[in-house]
Amino acid sequence: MAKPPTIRDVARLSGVSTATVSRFFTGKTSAIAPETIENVRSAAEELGYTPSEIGRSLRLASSRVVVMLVPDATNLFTADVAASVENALKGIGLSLVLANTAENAEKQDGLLADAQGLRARAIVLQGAMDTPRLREMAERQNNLIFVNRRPAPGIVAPYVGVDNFAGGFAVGRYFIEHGYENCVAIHGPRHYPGSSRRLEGFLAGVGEMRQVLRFECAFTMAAGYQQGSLLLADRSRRYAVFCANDMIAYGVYRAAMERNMRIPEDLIIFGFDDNRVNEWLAPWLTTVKVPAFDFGPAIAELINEAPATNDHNRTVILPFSLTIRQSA
Amino acid sequence: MAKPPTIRDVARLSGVSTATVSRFFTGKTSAIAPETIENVRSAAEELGYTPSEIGRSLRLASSRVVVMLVPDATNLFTADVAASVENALKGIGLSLVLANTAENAEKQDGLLADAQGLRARAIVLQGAMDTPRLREMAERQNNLIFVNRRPAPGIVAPYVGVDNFAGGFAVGRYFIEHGYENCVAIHGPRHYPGSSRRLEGFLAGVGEMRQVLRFECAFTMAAGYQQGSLLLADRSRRYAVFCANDMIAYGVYRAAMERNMRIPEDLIIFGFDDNRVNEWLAPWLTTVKVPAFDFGPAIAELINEAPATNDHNRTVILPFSLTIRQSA
DNA sequence: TTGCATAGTGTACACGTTTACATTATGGGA
DNA sequence: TCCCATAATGTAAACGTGTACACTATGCAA
Repeated sequence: MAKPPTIRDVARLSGVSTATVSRFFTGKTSAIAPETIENVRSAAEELGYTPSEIGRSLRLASSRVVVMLVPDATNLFTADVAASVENALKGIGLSLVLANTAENAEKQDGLLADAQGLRARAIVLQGAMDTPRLREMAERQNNLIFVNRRPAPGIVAPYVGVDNFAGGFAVGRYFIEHGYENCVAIHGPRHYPGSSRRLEGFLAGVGEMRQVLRFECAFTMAAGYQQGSLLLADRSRRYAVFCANDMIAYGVYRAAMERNMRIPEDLIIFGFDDNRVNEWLAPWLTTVKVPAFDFGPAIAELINEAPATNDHNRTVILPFSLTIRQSA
Repeated sequence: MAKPPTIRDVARLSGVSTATVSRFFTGKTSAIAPETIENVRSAAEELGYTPSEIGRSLRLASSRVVVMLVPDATNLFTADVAASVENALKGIGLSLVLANTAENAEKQDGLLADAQGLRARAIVLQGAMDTPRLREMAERQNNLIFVNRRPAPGIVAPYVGVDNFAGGFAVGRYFIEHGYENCVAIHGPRHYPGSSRRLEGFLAGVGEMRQVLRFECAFTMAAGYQQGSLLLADRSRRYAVFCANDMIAYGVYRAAMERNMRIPEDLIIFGFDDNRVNEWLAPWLTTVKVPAFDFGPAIAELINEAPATNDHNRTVILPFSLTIRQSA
């Protein structure tokens, strides 16, 4: 693999200085003679020249890369958010580096270091874990953006997400209004603010009158299956289950299917996120719809306007709605 | 945001030269006095220094970024492959930039230019489209890797994927062996080699005896729904449908559900890929299982051994199997 | 003619690294 | 004592780009 041509090669071939070639590729064409423009263009094409983003980044002390850290890239909701972010960033000339923290604090910190090494334009954290390194970075620079899980109290930084409390509350109210008995919450890990807010909202929505069975659970199908199996061991009741996200709900569903239970006759399942496949594969799932594809534009705008504003605490709250399906 | 400390700042604070600091961060610690190591380490920590990957890339004329181009990031199989690749690359110190071509040749070429600008260590193309630019790049450099869709005949480059023909063939045989009548193939776009190989394999598996109804269809749920609705307008027969991938199968499923059809009594659906959610949400779907999470390691190895070998035409064929579910 | 504005282009430096090579200090063998 | 190997460190030159500044040529007004 021959090494790629540089701006100097193009300059030489087109008989101008590197400054002029640079001007051409940075769009300052109004200051170049039309004839020269054509020379440069054809020389570049002949050589197959593409400006080095590395050289450019070094010179400008800023890259065009945005790093996004997610807890679980195989979560369907996360994948859609990532696709949305990638698309929105492309619109403003940025690239997305996707990385998986696997809900592991050490990995997160390592990836934060990597992102810093890349001199990322912005670092988007979905489901951030509160670590000293994270706090330090939030203080030192202002290019952190939090998604869906609010940073710990001490950290101020832009945030994009839904009102988790209100979402949970809406489900709780729905349960009450429809007279569901035997309410169950399979909530996410309690130490994650977003997760506990959903639970708190749900409990508030249900109110004091009804008791709520609670299970704690990772945000995965396998974990949901496990908790669901535990719950459904007792088949004497018709439970109404609120799952902290749809992945958990899928797990509960499988546990129910294995027991030949019908939905909603024998069991009611609610979720959170409303993954895109629900419309096709999960007609039994009523769930809080979060507009996954609105995250990208919101994040892109936060990144774009960042230089202009000094407000490090901007917040975008996206609207949610309840998607009622035949489970209800 | 104060600009980040450089290697010079660390050198100054620890009272050594930049060379020594560099040696520390590139792991050449055996050539440094233990006391000096400690000085550098603490100075770097105090300043919060992280080596600039940009400066490093410039110096070494090679970045640690791998760009992966996918036709549709919201395809569940694609998302799992991407997660797998990201994870495997992390293991060898590389980052993944994910980008979406949306099956659009112009976008693909633009993204190829971006990848070249980033001086990507490797460019992974899932579902590549045959364009002049792609051919040119394949000739000029040898860092292209193709996934799941073989490059056009003229292009030699490493490839990772399954034997699409054999996969389709296995389904065709299964149809015959189980005596399915009214065979249907909803195949992917005919101009994609991977897609047409699946179809050819299926037709070969079914053999001459049975006629096969064919529909051409994009690899999406919506497209599958559309074709499925067309097909199921005629309810007089019990069709056995082979879909070119699972997303299409989901669409057909929805069309069937809207008509209150039962599977497998009224309709048989086969897919391709075996997305992870199938196990949880699609017990009705029998499908060719492709090991999504084996792609990452295979690709990482191809990238890693690339410098060592001159064989630009290495090929990794991953095994598939038929996952039989209650549809069959 | 001179003076001056302007269009077009070039020169040269900085950005943050890595590393070949040079340099110094130290210790051991002759 | 001198020589040399070795350990530890420093010097300096790239890598590819953008841009401030300098410079030349041209046209126009006075």
